[in-house]
Amino acid sequence: MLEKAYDPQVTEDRIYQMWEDSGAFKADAKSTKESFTVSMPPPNATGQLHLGHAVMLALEDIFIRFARMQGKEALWLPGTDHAAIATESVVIKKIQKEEKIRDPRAKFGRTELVRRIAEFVEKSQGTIRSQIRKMGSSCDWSRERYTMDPSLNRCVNEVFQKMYKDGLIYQGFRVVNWDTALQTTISDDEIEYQDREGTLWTFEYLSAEQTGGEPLAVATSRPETKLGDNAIIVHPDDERYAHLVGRHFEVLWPGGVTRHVTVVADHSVDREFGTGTIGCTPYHSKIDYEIWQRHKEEIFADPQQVIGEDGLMTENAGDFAGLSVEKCRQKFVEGLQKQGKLLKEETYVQPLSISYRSKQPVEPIPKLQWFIDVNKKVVVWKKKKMSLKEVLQEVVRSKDICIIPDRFEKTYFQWIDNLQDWCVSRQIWWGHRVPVFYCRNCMDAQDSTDQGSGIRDQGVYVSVEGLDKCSECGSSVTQDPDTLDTWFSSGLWTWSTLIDPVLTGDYSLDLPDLLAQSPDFQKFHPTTVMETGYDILFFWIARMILMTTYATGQIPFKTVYLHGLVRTRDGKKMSKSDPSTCIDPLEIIPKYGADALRMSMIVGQSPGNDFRLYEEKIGGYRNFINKLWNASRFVLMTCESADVDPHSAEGSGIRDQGSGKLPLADRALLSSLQDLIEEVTNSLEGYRLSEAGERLYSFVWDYFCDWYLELSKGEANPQLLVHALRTILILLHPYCPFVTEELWSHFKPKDAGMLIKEPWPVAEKKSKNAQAQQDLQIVINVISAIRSLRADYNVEPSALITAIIHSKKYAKLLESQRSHIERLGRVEFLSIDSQPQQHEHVASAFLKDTEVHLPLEGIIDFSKECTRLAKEQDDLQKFL
RNA sequence: GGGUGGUUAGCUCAGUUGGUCUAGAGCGUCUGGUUUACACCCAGAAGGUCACAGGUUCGAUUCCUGUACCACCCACCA
Repeated sequence: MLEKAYDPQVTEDRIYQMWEDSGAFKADAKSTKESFTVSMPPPNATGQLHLGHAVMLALEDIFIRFARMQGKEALWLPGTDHAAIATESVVIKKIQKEEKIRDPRAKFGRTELVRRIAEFVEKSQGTIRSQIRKMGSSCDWSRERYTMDPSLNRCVNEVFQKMYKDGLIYQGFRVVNWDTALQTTISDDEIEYQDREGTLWTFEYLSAEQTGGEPLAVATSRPETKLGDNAIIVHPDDERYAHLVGRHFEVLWPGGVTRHVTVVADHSVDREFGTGTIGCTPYHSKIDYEIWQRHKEEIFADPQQVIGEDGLMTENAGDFAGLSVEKCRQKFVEGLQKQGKLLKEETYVQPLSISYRSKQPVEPIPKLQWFIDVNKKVVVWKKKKMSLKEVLQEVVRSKDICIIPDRFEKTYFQWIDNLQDWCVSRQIWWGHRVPVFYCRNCMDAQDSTDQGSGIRDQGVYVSVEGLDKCSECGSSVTQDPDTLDTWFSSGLWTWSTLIDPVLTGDYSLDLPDLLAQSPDFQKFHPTTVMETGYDILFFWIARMILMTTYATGQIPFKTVYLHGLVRTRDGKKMSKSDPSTCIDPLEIIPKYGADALRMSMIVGQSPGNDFRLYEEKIGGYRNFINKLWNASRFVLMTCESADVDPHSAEGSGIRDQGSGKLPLADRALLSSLQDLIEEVTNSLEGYRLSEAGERLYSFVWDYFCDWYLELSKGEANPQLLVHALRTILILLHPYCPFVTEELWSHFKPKDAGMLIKEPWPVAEKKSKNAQAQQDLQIVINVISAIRSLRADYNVEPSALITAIIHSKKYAKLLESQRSHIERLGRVEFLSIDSQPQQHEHVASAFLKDTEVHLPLEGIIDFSKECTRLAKEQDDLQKFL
């Protein structure tokens, strides 16, 4: 016999082990069944399971279990991510702290540091793997991948090479986002904006003497960058400055630096803001860089880099060289003041670019980097040549890819509209290294010094398998020191994980060969649904679409399901830096069970919307799991007392008995089960997980337990009970796999296997009986009315009473259900007739087509009732 | 500045093609309760002019327009 309460702790790990050992998670590429594939968004290899993962795992496990039970060849491919910058900085910090080494990069060198990071990842990878299992995730561990696997590296190199050949990847000297803390570039999407209170300084840029009239003033929040100016920009229609446009000036800055600037007219200037002029600093502002590019011909002087990679002022900053940006700013302003040029100093709120990774301000600096061109029309898609940008738009616009909820399509398009070339190179060591090799010898031999268009320069080789010697001159080559943005390899995730690792060692094969000869890729790609938080729509979803359509000619997935972010009880974001705001799934699971946690994150939530999670909510679903447990216990006890073996109970026998023979409640139950199957299936197929979960919850608790089981007491049909329970367990299994699998072992038919492999039920028309359902509802309403009246008139709960029911329409029906009404309403004398009659001293309830009366004489003590009412009146008066 | 979402019981939220919504759930509250599983339970109850103002309609929480407040995304360091 089952324990009185369900204990997930003694069950879950055992069940998971059983599943895993049985091979139930394993997908078969040779199968002829329709495939259903989910690529698990790979958690950070060194990470800890948090609620974001938990939501993802719960949702995807529901998709995959449902598909598996529906008879599809279901593959859920798990994996971990090398999380380039994040991991490298964690390990560096660890070494700094534990080994007291200030600069581990300098101390160990590249090879050794990378080895140490790999070692650290290796060690900690096991943690996240076991934590994923804790959630009940039925993923195919035999196909686990890691974004730094050699086979994935092969894919990365192949794609890089293909893009290089197509001219989609190029090296360019540009103003990039430099993270001074992490000492690397970051992409535009890795920037966050924060409003900070700053100062806007207005100063005299050109004197009255220089302009020959009014002095020209410029406003800036970054005076120190003015040392790198080579122009002043004004609006073409601005009459104040029209006479200066095209003229060159010499400016002497504090710090003893002299610069030549040209006054240039450009429409990007807002005449209303500040003085209507901009000091143009091409090397420390992307906007200014663009302006410079537009007016290169007119501008006399070259721009100057005055801030270095270390965040300190460069030699070009004259006396300020070596100072920090902040210090220089202060000195510079003081200098202006001394020169008598400072006109105004006001505070204002300015947006500040912050690195998503280090949370430090981003410094725009000029650098030679690798970029992916998103506008070049060389991608063949649906027989047309398009740019990457256009393909990104096309696949969603044409509904090849659907996003749930669909409003995110708009967000997606908006992002694409603003998309610029993607900077993919990073100055860190942990990651996929740029597969480009340089031969100094050949490069030096070449006289071109044009940095901007150096993509096909001599001595530059892109190699998939690596290169030692230059193919031209035979001298040794050096590999590009940079690594690729972590999203470059993540962008390949849906298919690089399906490439046969045995093939990737064979360099005689090209990318199309690899794709064509990998059975997993052929069977399981494109994947069916990609599920992730909406916060990485741009970072990852869009990148996967970009990289995959280009590299494989296929979309990466058909549907994108975006879940909301988990928030605290107060609606705040849970942040790692403040553990008190976090709910730790690893603490919750032992306490409430993974099943309860899963349901609490799915039911009552809608995709794309944030939701708040707190312990009581999880507790509520723990209670539900326990309710299901106890209902099963009851069914088991019923079987026992009727001497029926639950394993040999025959479901189909019940259904074939013919609906006429079964009692009303049984007919209604059978019929309701068909509705349930239909509705749950429909909801799940439409990815409406909350709806299906809620339906199941309410069916089990409010209908099956509260009414059917109560009605069945005393005249239970064990066969039918077992049949109903089996159906419930099957339908609930995707939501709460552990408890249902455990209970299934007590109820499964003799020849059945584990629940995880049980076929999904199909609703049977012949079991449907709308009349029975309606009739049962009438009976339920009558019983509820009696109970309600009893409570209203404070009838002793244990007292047996008299009840009178008048109903022309339902008299016959109610008569046939007399025993149920009597038992559940605690009625001793029940009179049912079809004619309404007048009664005195009765409590009455009027239902549609039915009246329920309880004679009060004798059941309630009127004197006691008077005292009670008097007291109540008293209380109310006091309250008033 | 551009865009998106939210505003429904004390709290957290469902409500998918406008009429079984005289508006639902969970938690909380109140009144009772050892009834052949379950107190992680059972029975009963209270509690909402579905943000506000217009419009379309026979009829709107549901569609349209506007307003307010709260989130979020994107752009912008003059």
